[in-house]
Parts: sequence; C-alpha cells; structure tokens
Amino acid sequence: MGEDSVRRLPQGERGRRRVALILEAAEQELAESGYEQFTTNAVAARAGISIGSIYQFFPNKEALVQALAARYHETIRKLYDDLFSGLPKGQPLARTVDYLIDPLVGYNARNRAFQALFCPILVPLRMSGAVAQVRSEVISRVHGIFADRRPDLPPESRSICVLISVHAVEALLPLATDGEGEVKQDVVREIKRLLLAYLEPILGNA
Amino acid sequence: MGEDSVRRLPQGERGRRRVALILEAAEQELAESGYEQFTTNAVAARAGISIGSIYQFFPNKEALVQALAARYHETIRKLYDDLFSGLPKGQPLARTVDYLIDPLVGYNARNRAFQALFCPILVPLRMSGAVAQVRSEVISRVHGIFADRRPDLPPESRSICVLISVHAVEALLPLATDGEGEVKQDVVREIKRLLLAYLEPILGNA
Amino acid sequence: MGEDSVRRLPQGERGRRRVALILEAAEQELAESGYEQFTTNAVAARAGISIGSIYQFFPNKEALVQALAARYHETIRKLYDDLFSGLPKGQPLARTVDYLIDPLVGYNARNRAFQALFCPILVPLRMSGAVAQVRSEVISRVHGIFADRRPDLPPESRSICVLISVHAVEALLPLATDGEGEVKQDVVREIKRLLLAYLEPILGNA
Amino acid sequence: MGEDSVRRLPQGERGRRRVALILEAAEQELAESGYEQFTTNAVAARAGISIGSIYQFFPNKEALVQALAARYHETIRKLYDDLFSGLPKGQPLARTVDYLIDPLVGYNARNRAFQALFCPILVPLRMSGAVAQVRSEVISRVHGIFADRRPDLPPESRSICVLISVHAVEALLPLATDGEGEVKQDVVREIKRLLLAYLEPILGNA
DNA sequence: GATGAATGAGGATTCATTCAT
DNA sequence: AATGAATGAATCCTCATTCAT
Repeated sequence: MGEDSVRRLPQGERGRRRVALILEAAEQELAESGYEQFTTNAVAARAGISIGSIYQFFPNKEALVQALAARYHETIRKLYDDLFSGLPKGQPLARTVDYLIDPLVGYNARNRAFQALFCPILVPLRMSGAVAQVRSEVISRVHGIFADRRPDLPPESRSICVLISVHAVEALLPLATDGEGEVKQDVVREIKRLLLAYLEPILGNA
Repeated sequence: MGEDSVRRLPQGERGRRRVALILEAAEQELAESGYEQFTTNAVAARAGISIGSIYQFFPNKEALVQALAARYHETIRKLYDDLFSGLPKGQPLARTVDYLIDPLVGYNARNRAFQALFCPILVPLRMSGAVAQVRSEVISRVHGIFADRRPDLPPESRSICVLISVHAVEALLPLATDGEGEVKQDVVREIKRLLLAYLEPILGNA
Repeated sequence: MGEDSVRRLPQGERGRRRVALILEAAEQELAESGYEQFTTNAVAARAGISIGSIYQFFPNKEALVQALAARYHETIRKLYDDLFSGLPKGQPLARTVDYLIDPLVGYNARNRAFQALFCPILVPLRMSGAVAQVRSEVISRVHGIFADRRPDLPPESRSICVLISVHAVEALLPLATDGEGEVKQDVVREIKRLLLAYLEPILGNA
Repeated sequence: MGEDSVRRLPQGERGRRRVALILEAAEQELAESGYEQFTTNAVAARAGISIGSIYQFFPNKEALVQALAARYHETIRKLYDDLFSGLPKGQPLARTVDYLIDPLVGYNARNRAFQALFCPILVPLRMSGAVAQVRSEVISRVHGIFADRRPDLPPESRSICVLISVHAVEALLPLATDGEGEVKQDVVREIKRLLLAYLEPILGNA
C-alpha cells in the first residue's frame, strides 16, 4: 500500500480534488450497486469523468480498491486517534462506553461502504493488510484502556476479552444504521448495554 | 429464490449425487479461491465434470450461488430444528446457552464458506433473500425462548434484544475457529460469557 | 515455444482444422493489412469465427504470433530437410544452385507473410528465437555443402561466405515474387547468377 | 508524404532545434525499445518535453514516423549526392565499389533505427512512399554508373542487375555492424567481393 | 509557445451461456 | 444425459489526440 497504489501523487489542488472525486464515486458505487457492479467504467460514469482519468491516478482497478481501503484506514485511524487521545480518565465505565460508541456509530452511518469493503469474502484475496492493521491498532488501544482499569488482569484473558469486544461492536454497529444513514438510537442503547454487561464484571464500574 | 433456482429437481439418485458434487465443488472454490476466482468453469473443473453439466441442473451462475445459500439454509435449519425441538425446558440460562452455542460452533467449523457467502458486500445483490430468511427463522425461535422465560416482557424490547444476540453470536462464531477447523475453546467460553452477561439481567438465571 | 504457446493441444481433427484456420487468417491479415491492423479481433473476423475461439487455442496474442512463426519454422525446416537430404552429389555448382533456389522461390511465393513476420523491427522483441534457430540450421547445412566441396577451406572464411550467401538469398527472394504470388523468372535467374558468381571462385564449378 | 507531415515548418532556430530533439528521441525509442513501445508519450518522455509539444510540430503519430523516414531520406540522399557527384571516373570497378560501400557501411553503423524503420512489415502500410523514393533515386544513379560503363547494355537487363545489386547491398550492410556500431571489416570485404564478382562479368573491370 | 490533465475509441482478454455431437 | 467447443457481451486498460491553463 503506497508504493504503487497511486500512479502519480497529485500535487496540485486540482489533482487532489480529482482523486477525492473518484474515491467518492467508487465508494457510492460499492455501497449502492455492490461489488459485482463495481467496474472502472461504472465508477468513471458516476464520477462524471472519463475512464482514462481514473487510470491517470490509479494504475489499475485493484489499486483503486486499495486506495479506498486505505482511505478508510486513514479516516478511522484519525477518529481513533482523536477518541483515544481525549479519553477522559477516572470516569465510570458507562461514560467511557458512551464516549467511544457514539462516534463510531456516527462513522458507520456516514461511511456506508466501509463494512462492505472489509467483508470476509474479499479479505483473503486482497484486503487483509488494511483490515488487519486497523484492527490490530484498535485492539492495542483498547488493551491500553483495559490495562489502565485493571492492571492486575493476566494479559491472556485480557486479550480474548478485547478481541471479543472489538469484534462484537464492529459487527453490531451496522445494525444501528438504516439504509439511509439514520441512526437507530434504541439499537445503539442496546449495543452499549451488551458491552457494559460483558465488561463490568471484569473491569468494574468505577 | 426457489422458483427457478434449480432447473429440474433431480429425481434419480444419480442426479441428486451430481447436484451435491457440484455444490461441494462450489463451496470449496468459494472457501479456497475466493469470490473473484469463483467462475462456473472453475467449479466444473474442480468437480471434475463438464461445464454443460452444471447448466443441466442450474439455469445460471446466480442460481448456483443461490442453491449454495439454500443448502446452508437447509442444513442450518435442520440444526436449529433439532436444537430447538429438543430444547430442555426449565434449565438454568447458562445450560441453555451451552446447549445452543456448542453445536453452532461446530457448524461454523465444518462449513467454512458459510460466513463468506453471507458477507455484506454480496447481500444487497442477491443474498438478502436467503440470509434474511435464515435469520428471521432463527430470530423467531429465539423469540420463542425469550417468551417462554419472560412472557411479561414487552415485544419491542424483546425484539431488539434477540436481534443483538443473534447478530453478536453470528459475528463472533468465526473467531472460535482457526483456519483449519479446530475449535478454540477459550474463545467459545468467552462468547458464552458475553451472551450470559447480556441476557441474565433480562431473562433471569433460572 | 511450445510449453504454453498453445493452450490446448487440439487432438481432434476438428480442433486441428480450427487452429489451421486461425493461423491462415492471421497470416493473411499480416500479409494484407500489415502489423498495425493485426488485432485478435481482425484475425477472428477474417477467420469467420468468434474472438473467444482464438483464446480457446492461444492464451494471448503473443502466442498466436509465436505459433505463426513456429509454423513457418516448421514448414521451412521441412523444406530444407527434403532439399538437403536429397541433395545430388557431384553436380556442377550451377545445378546445385538451381536445385536449392527454385524451391525457395516457390516457398516465398506461397507464404507471403513469412518475410513480414521476421522483419528486424520485431525481431529484438519476440522473434529472435525462431528466426535465429531457422537461420542457424540453414547455415549449418550450407556449411556442410561447402565443406563437401572444399574441405581444405579454413572454417572462418567459410563461415563468412555462408553467412553472406544465406542472407543475400533471403533478402533477394521477395524480389522474385510480385504481389500476387507470381514468380518473376528473370529475377530468379539473376539471383542465381549473383550467387554463382560469388561462389564459383571459392567452391569451383565441378 | 510532405503535404501534412509537418504542421508548421519551424522558422525560428528554437523550433528547428525542437523538431530535431523530437526526431532524435523517436529514433532512439525505435532503436532501443522497438516498435511496440513506440508511443508518442514515450517519445515525449525521452525527449524531456511535453506530449503537447510534439503535436505542435506533428499533426499525428503517423506524421512523426514519416518525418523520421524523411530525415533518413534526406541524410542518405545527401550522402548519395556527395558520393555520386564526386564519383571518380575511369577507375577500376573495385575502386568504385570501395568508394561507394565504405561510406554506406559507416552510415548504417551510425543510424541504427534506419533498417528497423524500413522493414517490410511496415512497408505496405506507410513506408512505401519514403522507401520507394529513396530506392528509386539510388537505383537511377546506379543506373547512371552502369550506363557510363556499358552504354551498350539493353536497359531491361541493366535494370534487373541494378535492382539486385542495390537490394543485396542494402540487406547485407547490417551484417557488417555489430550491436554497438562497430564495423566488422572482414564482412565488409566479403560484401565487396560479392558485388564485384556479380558485376565484373557485366561491367568489366576497367 | 509549452504544458500535461482529460478524453474516449479501440484493443486484449474473460467468462457466462448455448448447442451440436 | 453428458460433453466441451463456440459464442460474444462485457471488462480492464492503453494511448493518440485535444484544449484549457
């Protein structure tokens, strides 16, 4: 990712906007029409540009998909950065769960192709790098939270607990959004309840 | 799904074996080579039969994928049938969770393409029917369990609770299996703990 | 050449005829329309078959061109085999020149794309193998003739002499054929005169 | 050729230098990367200018190739001009052959794309004009030499003789140069021997 | 004049599907 | 019923050419 995923690093403002336009179109295409309809021509048509312009910036279709994944990688990393760096200490667990879950729900509502792109059927083929990296980063940070709250917990049991928490949340978040990006607050509440019920016995409530 | 997913219900033993052979090959192809390599020719080659024979039984590729989904549908429905019909009443919740989760873990370990097929990137295209049906059946049965234990619960809150439970388990089961079909018992234990912690406050422990 | 230049060795009579049909069309396309118009679609259209059928037998365009070269390789090798194996000994040089040149003129008249395919602009790219091999075989056989006639000649001067003879004939043969495959006998006579004039001082006339 | 092969005859020194730069790059591209890689963008990149600048001077790719051919045309015409205008009369034939062949060998060694450009595979398409013209000029001048030496020869037999001579030399010259532009003197000697042996019986030795 | 991003027709190749054997 | 050669629409990608800056 990065060495030849972009043919020409767009240096002008124009180029940067063009790449963004293409990725935007790619994302919509993926979210609305699905992976079968995801052709370079469809992306170009949706972006309102010619097919050649896509190949000005991406050497091939694969690179376009990679770039999309990388962009998600970047934006979600940024979200996590902001979230974990501003994490309020000494709060009740319920407060911390609110603090983390709500923005993630928002991210999922805003980025509808995110889940689609990282689906397991594609992972073994090409996505593993990006997905694995995002996850391992999240996991290590959640690890940090757990370690803060319960430094005495043996690392192995902490690891499984983190794994389960992260995957459960990841899988349930799409349920909290309907097709049009609206958030279902009752589902969000229930996801938080699940997480709290699971974690309180381990991390306590303080 | 169903009206034209199979061209001719094969009545002879020979035909039934042939369909099974094709579906077996399709499943392996999907699990091992991924969705990009999943071509009708590849399936035929793996099955050791001619491409024409696939079209003897399936009108098109779509129908083949549908049939694969339907087969999962059928086998998991059978599992659920056995499971729910033999469900021991009046047991502690933890016992019931054991009773349900363990066979499901086993099913996931045995059917590696199952998760792949029902991945979100394909759902909007073709899978919704089969997936939705399987899920709705499971959900209604779990609903039944919940209703048995807490007939007083308002249906709406019960619905969300069931939804979350089913999706969480569905998403976490793959974590309990490594690449080769071996079951990680510590992960299984943790999944059960998650489910119990979430459900006990609602359904009680009896 | 040979390991993957043909996708499927056609075993049936039908397949063998089809490959021949394709190569025939490719040859005509090359001879009449030139290398720029030589597209797989043009070849298919000329052969009156679908584009897919070409790819049934040749994995790609390159392989088709290679196969064409290989076919020339084969036919001309066969011609040389027949020619050199039946070479009458103890004849006057002029008779030997007649014996060799006339069939070669005929071959050039019949195979109009032969020269085109082995043109220098393509050679560095892909043809070198086939061309070089055909030439080296011819050269070594002509070497043999020279050695028979003048065993006392130092090998190095013989080598240059053979080289010049072979290349000159190769280059001049196309002049003896007009566009429609008719042979210009006066040009043939002059080519023989050139060759004889050059070789007599070295090989003698016996 | 000529009417639209150059968009605008560059009148400034700057423009003339630019055209030369482009042709230089085109020649190198042809000689080093071959005809398949010969794209207008590749030529622009090698010349270190923008693709637009090529189209400032050449209306299309065809014209660029034509101009390259024309440049060879021009330089070789100049060589022939110098050569034939200074042709020493009344010399032995061997001297005349030396006088003509040596400079031609030099020209071939210096212009490596020359042969490539005039290869038969391209001729039917576009080259015929330039090639034919160069050849016909050479041929008419050689005709002149023959006429000087043997005014009594019937024109038709003279024509064939000239044709054969010119083509043979043209085809053999590349053999006298190795890949790096070095001249193989023994091959040059042999080419001259061939030519002399062929011509002496007709033109005499005086 | 120079630039190079943008265009899109065209070419190589794949693969779902048909049908003669 | 089984086969697999044949088909051709659809896809990815290239590259000659234009034109706004």
